[in-house]
Amino acid sequence: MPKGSGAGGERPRLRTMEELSVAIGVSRPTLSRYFQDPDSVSRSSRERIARGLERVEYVPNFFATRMNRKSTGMIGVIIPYLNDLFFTKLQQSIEFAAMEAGFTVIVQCSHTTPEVEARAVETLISMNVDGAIVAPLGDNSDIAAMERLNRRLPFVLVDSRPGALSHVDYIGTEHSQSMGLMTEYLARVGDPPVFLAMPRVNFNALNHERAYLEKMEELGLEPQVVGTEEIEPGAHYEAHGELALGREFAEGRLTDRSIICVNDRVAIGALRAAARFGLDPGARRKGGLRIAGHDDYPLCPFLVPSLTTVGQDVDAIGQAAVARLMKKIRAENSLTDHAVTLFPGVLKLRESA
Amino acid sequence: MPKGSGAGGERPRLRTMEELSVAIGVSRPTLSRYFQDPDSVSRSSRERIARGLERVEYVPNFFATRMNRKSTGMIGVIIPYLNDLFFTKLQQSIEFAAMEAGFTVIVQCSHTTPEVEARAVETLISMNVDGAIVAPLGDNSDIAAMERLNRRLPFVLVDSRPGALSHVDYIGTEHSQSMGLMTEYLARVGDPPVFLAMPRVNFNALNHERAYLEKMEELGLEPQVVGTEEIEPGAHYEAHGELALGREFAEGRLTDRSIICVNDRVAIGALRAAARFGLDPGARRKGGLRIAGHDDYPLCPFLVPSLTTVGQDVDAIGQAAVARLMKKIRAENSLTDHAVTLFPGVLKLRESA
DNA sequence: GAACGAAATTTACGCAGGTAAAGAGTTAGC
DNA sequence: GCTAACTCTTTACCTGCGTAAATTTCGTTC
Repeated sequence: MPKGSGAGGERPRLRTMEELSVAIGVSRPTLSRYFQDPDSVSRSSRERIARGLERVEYVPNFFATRMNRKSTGMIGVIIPYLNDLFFTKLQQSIEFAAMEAGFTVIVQCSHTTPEVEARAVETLISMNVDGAIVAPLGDNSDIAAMERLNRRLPFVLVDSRPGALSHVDYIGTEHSQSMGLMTEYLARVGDPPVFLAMPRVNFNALNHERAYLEKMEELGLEPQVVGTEEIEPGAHYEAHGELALGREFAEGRLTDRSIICVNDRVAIGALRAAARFGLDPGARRKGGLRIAGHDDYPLCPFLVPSLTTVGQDVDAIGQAAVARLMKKIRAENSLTDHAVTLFPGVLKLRESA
Repeated sequence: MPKGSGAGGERPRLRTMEELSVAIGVSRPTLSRYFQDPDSVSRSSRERIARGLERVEYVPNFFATRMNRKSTGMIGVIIPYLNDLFFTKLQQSIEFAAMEAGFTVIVQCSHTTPEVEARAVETLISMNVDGAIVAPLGDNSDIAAMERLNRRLPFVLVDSRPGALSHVDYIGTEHSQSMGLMTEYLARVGDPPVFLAMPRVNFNALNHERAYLEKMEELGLEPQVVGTEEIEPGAHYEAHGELALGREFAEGRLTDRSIICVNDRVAIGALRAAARFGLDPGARRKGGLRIAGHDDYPLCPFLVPSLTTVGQDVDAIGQAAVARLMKKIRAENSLTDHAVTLFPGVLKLRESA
């Protein structure tokens, strides 16, 4: 028997609003209105209900309340995977923004597989969510499922946008700008940077690579890309970074170059590879090995050396996505403009480059 | 207009099973049975329905289907925060296990605040989930809410268990064993280890500290705990580790000791502090600074130096939690035994200690 | 004190489907 | 060829609550 749990612990449990109405002595519809907005009933009823609720244990049935209502007060979110602090941070800012707007968030994870993603879409549709925010699996996403989502309810893409969905609202980072920023910075201070890529499973990987190539051309420099081939199937991003760069180092290449990694997780692996070879990224700003990432993964400041990177404004993205979705929800279908909001990346200069 | 989305993109959309039944020419109840289990209708009906579904767009209403059914096929999960790969990994293994068992998972995050957690509990109850798995806020959790959950439906705690809920099923790591293991290892190879704690907001922090103290006493060694006071309000665990240990180093203390951190995130900060003071944890196994953590955070192998830690079997915990929950769900209330499953931690020896 | 309104409450029906019991169709046995 | 025994389908009612329309209540005014 736990102590201190006595207060109201054994109140009679009522299953339906009907039971509650006889217990309190107010009609069921009045209760219904009370639960939707306590101020919609008279003060006397309100107080009477409130007192009654203290004596019993009752919670309205979530499904029944949502059934016959125009709005379910829920928005759906789909993220591609869980083992990445970038997406969990995005999820968090979406949840806070939605909570503030009075919405319940239903999160589904597609676990990097299009089939699970498509199933998640069906689940959200069948739940009658008022709108959906999806961080897709890049070009791996089930485009037909996304199209269905887009036809059926307010829908916003975040983080990346498959080429086939260019007509859908999108909130994200201006990758060409952000990657260009880093490319330019590294080029300005040292040798032309080398791009450490990863197998094209990641959704913004190609965008980042493209942005790098463009900027290099603009600067009149010779681009160099390494690490595109898969080294170990199913390896974490970090492992890929370590293996790919380690392979270069092992053959004596790139040990004094500027490495611009496709993202921070790969960069973490790159730092590890450098350490394994006794290299100290960023020790010499000019002429020595430098390593930079992209995303501003929350751990970057704590790495050794701390990682120079480009920060994405995840909070802004999450808030803007929710704001846009709310606007679409309120506007029903009268909103015909097609919004793309891109936030610029900002350089986070730290020790590694 | 996107290309390649034509296949069935414009099929007539039916909102209700009633409409579908007239469109296909089968009675609604037959459809109902089909959607719950296609094998529960005759082969002819099954094929006829399947063919019909290809011609139209219809997805059953999630709420309506769950309303009048004994089981909703959903389990609820509550995790304390999102910005931690340990919990997301736990969530992932729970989701996979539940998916395999044919259940839909509803995840709610309590964002470290008891009020949000209590609200999440209400949401899960009102959704009639078949059971719930909760990683609580330690002793900060709303005990009354947890008690209510425990009375109303199959319920399993994971990761940590508030003292007041000792009568609830619990799946976790055997913290006294795992922390003892590390304490013993460090003590065996060098000076008596020092415990780097954190403000008591974290749920297993106290368990770990207690386990350390017990083991030290058992070994006949003098315990030493640092870092219990809050240095910077709201700081990340990593920041706390860096600040707390950095403060010691700045005054010339602990620079050649074995530091056992309350968890890996704090250890990451500790590694950073060491680097800032030009120290190289683990370089000398005997006599020099060593730093160890707890949890086997996914990034540990990639840190510089890689972090020696104690691994929790997160997958096993997630799977066991789901398995136990399934058993309770199937057993209704006939299950009276009270289960506690603890998985041992395993030493992960790496470079830092 | 009766009539009038505005506000609050109740009545009555609907939502989208689940499910037990009744009905229809099919096969097997004689 | 007919009935018994099943299987499958349909009928009919139910789930828990939202909500528009109808009714009641209560305070005000004349």
